[in-house]
Amino acid sequence: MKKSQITLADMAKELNISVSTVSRALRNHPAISAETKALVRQLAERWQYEPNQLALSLLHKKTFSIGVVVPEITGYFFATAITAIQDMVAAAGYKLIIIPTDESENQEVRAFQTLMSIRVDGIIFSPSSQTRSYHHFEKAVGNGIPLVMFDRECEGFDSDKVLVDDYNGAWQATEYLIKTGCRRIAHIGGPPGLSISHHRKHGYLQAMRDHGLDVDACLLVESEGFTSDHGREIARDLMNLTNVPDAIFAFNDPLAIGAMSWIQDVGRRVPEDISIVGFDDEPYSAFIRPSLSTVWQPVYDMGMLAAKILLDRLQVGESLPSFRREILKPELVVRGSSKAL
Amino acid sequence: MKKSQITLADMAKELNISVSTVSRALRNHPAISAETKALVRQLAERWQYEPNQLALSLLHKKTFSIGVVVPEITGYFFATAITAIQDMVAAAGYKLIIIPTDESENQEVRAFQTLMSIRVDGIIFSPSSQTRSYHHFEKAVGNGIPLVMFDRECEGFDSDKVLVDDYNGAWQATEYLIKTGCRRIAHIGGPPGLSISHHRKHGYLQAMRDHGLDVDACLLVESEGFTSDHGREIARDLMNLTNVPDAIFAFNDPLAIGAMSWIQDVGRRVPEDISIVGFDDEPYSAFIRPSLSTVWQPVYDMGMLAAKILLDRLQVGESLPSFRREILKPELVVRGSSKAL
DNA sequence: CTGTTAGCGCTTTCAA
DNA sequence: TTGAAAGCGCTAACAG
Repeated sequence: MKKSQITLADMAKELNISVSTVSRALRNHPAISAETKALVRQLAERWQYEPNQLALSLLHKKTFSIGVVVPEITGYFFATAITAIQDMVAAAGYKLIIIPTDESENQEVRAFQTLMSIRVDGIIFSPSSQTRSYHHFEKAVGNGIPLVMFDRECEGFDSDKVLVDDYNGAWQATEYLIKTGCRRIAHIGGPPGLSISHHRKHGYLQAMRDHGLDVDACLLVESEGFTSDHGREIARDLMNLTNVPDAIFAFNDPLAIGAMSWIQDVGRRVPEDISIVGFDDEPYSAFIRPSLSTVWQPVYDMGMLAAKILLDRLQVGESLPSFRREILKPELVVRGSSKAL
Repeated sequence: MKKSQITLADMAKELNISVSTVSRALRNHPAISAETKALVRQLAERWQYEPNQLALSLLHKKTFSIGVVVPEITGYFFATAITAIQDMVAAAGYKLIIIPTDESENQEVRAFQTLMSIRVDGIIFSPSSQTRSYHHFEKAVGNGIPLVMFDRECEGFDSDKVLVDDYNGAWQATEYLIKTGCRRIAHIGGPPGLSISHHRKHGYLQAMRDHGLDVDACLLVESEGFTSDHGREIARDLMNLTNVPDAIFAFNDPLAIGAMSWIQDVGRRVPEDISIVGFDDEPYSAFIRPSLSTVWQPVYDMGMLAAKILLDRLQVGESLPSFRREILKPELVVRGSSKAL
């Protein structure tokens, strides 16, 4: 038995009234008699009627769904941001269509196509590290879909943006390492071609420069990936230098923790021999030993803000004048993997 | 300027042909002349036409979208499972609507309502720890929407299920601790009312029983939450006992790591004084020091399998005879937080 | 080879 | 107070 879902027509037939009357009764239209309303509502209740959003969306050209395109969802950062977005938009009756791109431009392009074809009302996205062309973004905008860029930035593309001051976070971390006496500070950078990798690296470089420290080229490496395995490998290379570093500032916590694990394995002490600072403040970073010093970002707030900005656009329509570019401040969290001041 | 998206009608008017001809040309219908096809396609290309999935879905009563309802998405387990599901269904042209319930039955009920009203083709879900009523599941089934239960089980509710043998995983972990000489083995259990909490606890109990060990009631605690903070608190209580445990088997890795951090803070050594084993094998667990012994689960495979089962139902229709109940095997991973055999 | 018509489920004029 | 009809964008008979 194929049980397809109840429609207004089904109920209209049952009650021998017209579809429009049923519709109006359900929506509490003033011009419907109390008895008719009661009758319809009872039946709707009994038959478990659910309105077909598809039909409504087609009619109103509004789906109440928002696309979220992110490089991945397994890390703490994006997962938390998505949760924040979800919390914010759910209250306004919106649903989320989440599509991870796995850091691939192709997948990102496809994600945008999908979202356009299902007519999402807006898109919050964080570009993949491979993304070089902005055609898919522009196409969305051209179709009247508001976009909010999140965390990572495409310099040449104008839209609402919610970012974090990565430059400043990196600067804080590096300056702090310097103040605690570190001199040969290595930086494990994130994948090149990523705005945040670039900003964190330059924050580091600037802090070094501000304190008159030269950066040994050997100490500036770029990781291709984001995992602890990558961190271990890079730490191995770093520890094989004739002149090993006395501190490492890593692009993120997994990288930092991977590096730390290698360093401990080869018998060096953290932070006595080598200080380590990460970035992101993942939930477990406070609980490992030594606990990881890192740069905290207001992830949840960023997600909320991005969602808020999008909802504003959606509600106020085209009236908002110019794009917003919000930059939130990160904070250094000093723990056990670096020396005290 | 309100730029609404291009429709077949727009193009038909432009080319002075009928809508159906445009439709057929685009779908490469055999009975359309090559020139017409070329003409239509050029225009579609130039105008960046994207078919409106809403209209198609309404017509075909098929949305090519799958609902995913999970307690949360910020943890490694569900995030990875979702990624697996996504990878699997994307290849078949399906989209995912992900709704986290935050372990709340109310939110879960609302999630199901939402998914029904947008007519998802199927739902993969993991019930919240608060869920006691199965009405919302039954309603979905009543509406002909296939359901696949994931990771957590509702005993009284029949559907396709993809689970892991938590009982066995817990048994392995506990038996291993016993074999390495531990006797007073504590268990930090998960929230009560959760099938996996129950199974892990009973796997632990059975292993103790199998080896003729009594379980001191003080050593069997139930955590209300899943985080390292909870783990720390419980470890504090455990370490205040007159007779402290010589091992802890925790419901999950965050709990284990929280417990470990407290134990290290009060000057006990892991594993010399106290062995610790977790559950989940989160990515960072191998990189902390001491590295965490834990029970690995085939998360990605579980996600793929759940998606596969759902896709089969979706494609084969009602013809599949009975529900599948797949139980995958976990594996103990011995690392540094427990003694060697 | 192409056009006309009907219909997916719903809301909304316009009539009665 | 209610019903009939049109239309959202698309496809699929059914005609020509």
